[in-house]
Amino acid sequence: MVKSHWVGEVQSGMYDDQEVELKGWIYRTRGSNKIRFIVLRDSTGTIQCVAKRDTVGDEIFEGLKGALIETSVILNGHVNVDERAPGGHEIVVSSATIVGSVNPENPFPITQSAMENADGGETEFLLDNRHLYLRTGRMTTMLKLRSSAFGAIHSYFRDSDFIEYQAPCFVAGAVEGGSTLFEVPYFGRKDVYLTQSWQLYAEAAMPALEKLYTIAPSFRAEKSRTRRHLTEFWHAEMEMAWAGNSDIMEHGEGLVRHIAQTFLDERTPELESLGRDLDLIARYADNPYPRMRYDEAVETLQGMSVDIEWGQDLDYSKEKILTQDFDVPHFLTHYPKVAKPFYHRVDPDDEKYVLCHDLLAPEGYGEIIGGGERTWSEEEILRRIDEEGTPRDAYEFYIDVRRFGGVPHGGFGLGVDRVISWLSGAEHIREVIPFPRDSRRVTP
RNA sequence: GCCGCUUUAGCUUAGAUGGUGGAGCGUGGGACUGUUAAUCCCAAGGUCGCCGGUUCGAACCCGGCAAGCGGCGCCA
Repeated sequence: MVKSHWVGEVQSGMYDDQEVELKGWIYRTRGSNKIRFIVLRDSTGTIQCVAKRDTVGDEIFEGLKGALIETSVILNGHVNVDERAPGGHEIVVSSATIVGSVNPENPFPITQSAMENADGGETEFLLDNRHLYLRTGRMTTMLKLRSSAFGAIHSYFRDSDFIEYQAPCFVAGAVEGGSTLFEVPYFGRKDVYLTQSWQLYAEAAMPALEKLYTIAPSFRAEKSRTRRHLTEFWHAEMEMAWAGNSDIMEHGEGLVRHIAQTFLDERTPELESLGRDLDLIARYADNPYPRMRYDEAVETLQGMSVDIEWGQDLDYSKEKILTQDFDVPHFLTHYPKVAKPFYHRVDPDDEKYVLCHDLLAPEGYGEIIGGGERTWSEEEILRRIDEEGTPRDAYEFYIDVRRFGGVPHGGFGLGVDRVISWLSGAEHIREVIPFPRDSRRVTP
């Protein structure tokens, strides 16, 4: 049952002039009454297979003639090096078995025309048929990049002695403003939500593990309809004891550069197939990411005659103007206290600011990391909660962490899908996740 | 929460000024011994998103509804 040969291996020249057995799906098929060309696809690539009536006999030939796109087959044959075949290798078929056929009355719906004007798979039809669109080239490429990104995150943190730690998805409180929480019916209770962040629970484990990370889904009930938003997204978060804002930024930069380098190491053909400029990715992997204070960003924007006042948060329209000349991601630090929630630590050098950072990706992709130092003393967290008029009850356990040996600490959250979207050059974040969830779509 | 756009065959779409709809791909049949998104010939396939209105007559004009998409705010 297990495969003995893979298309990618054959195309690499491993089996030149040898007999192989390939298992896969028909990607394209064409031919005459005497000769049939079948382009076979498996997870490693495609290869042209030639079946001649004289060689395979009438029964097999007729079977292959009637086999439509996405029919699953086992083909046995000889590997020929042949310039006429795409990839330079070709299988001369000696025998064939059809494993799973496709009914002509219901052919595979993802046709060339279905993808014609929708390279990113953004038509209603392709979104409705996402379960079938997954096996097409562009989607397969995105899923491979995605796998490399997840692997890179794990290897970065583990190589830096972080411990993987899991938080619950059902939570009874909010990290961000309450309006973006998904309520979950929970045995009749009305105060249960899907988590928006691992952070609060990570802070509870921080005194135990000191350096910890996770990759987990986060949920935000934002009705945002943009190329950057999903309601369910994958969140890579880290929390670190005895660390300041710049220590945390170093890890944020290190992580993103490591993901970019992993893409170059593992997925060069995939990036090229997407038309991505490899020099650009190399620049993201090799160069340091500059840091800019909020004040400097505001001054820069004001210098460009953008209508912004000190104290305003930088929304996407401002980020976009600011990042249009960036050639690598930039950190923005030291936002005004009034623009950020209570858990950000106030800058002891100037109480107007908090010790936080956002990492903004270039090419118009916007924010990919948000993080900073946490308010870590009991006295200060109580003052900040009261200042914001937030009820203390919801954060009892969070405050408790500070009652027993609080230490300086902090962390960040990275939008994994956003990073993949940016590095792959996707038009929309939906392109890089198999079954995207937004405010209007939860199927398939 | 706000603003905008779209909806014609399985898919992608053409249909100025209102006169019951064309094509390409796919599918079926036929031709072809080397194709590269093969090509050529033929055929089937459409209550023009739904409801109502104007009109002798609506895919087209008007109103409502629905679904989808794009963007803003907010964020990763």
